[in-house]
Amino acid sequence: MSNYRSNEQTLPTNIPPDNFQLVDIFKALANNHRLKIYNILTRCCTPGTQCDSNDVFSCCVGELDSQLDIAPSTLSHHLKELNRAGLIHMKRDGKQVFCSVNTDMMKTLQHLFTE
Amino acid sequence: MSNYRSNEQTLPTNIPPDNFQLVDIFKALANNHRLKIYNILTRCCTPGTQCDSNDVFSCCVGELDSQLDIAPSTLSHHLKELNRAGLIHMKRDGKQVFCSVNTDMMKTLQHLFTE
DNA sequence: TCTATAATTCGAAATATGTCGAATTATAGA
DNA sequence: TCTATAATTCGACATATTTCGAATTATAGA
Repeated sequence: MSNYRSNEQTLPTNIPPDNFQLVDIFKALANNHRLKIYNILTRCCTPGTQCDSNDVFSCCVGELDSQLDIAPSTLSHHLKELNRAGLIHMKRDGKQVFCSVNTDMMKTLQHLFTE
Repeated sequence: MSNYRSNEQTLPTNIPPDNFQLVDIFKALANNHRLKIYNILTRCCTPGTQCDSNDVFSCCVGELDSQLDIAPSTLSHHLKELNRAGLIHMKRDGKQVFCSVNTDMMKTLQHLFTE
């Protein structure tokens, strides 16, 4: 892929994202399933579970899959997009991959419309 | 078009947008040209002009066209998308159509990532 | 090492989006 | 009314995105 770009490393910093990065971010959120994934990860607690609000909520791919009614390969694709845009982190632990929101990026987005 | 939806009337209110509306909003911003249009309208002043910050900056379609290097029909299409998502207002005055940001929607977006 | 589970990559198909030029509509002014 | 300007609609085409199932990779445990 010749024009592959990722915000995963280039963002976040103190520098606000440029237009290219922003388009990527909005593109990542401009899909029903991806927005739902992001919302799930943003809620710090799932119903019926304890929530330590100091920790960032983290959820494995399989758990997300059970809430979404899409094929695993499709979910994998969507997670890659969210990750590429810098919106979420992904970290393998054994057989599972855990996802969590990138709180720095969240802060960046908070400032976006506020300035 | 059977599943045409517009946020132009249904938003903004005090009620936060639902996921469908949000996807529409992000979709509208998830394009190079449309984001640039939105940025132009968000800046209250164009270089070399006076700015009364109490007024919302307004710009006619032709003026936007001169800054964008796309066909008028393409610009028209993009403006329709931004308008449909509820991000901008459009108002004809004589031969020209003036565009401006929907400040209520802007406020809604400010609160989105903040809650 | 072999097996089962978790997740990803790949390739193909269907759908959606971005773009243009030509034709059309809306308006102001001669 | 006729003409020129501003903008939109329409139809066509190219490109991008979404989705799936099949095959593959990564890992833990027997």
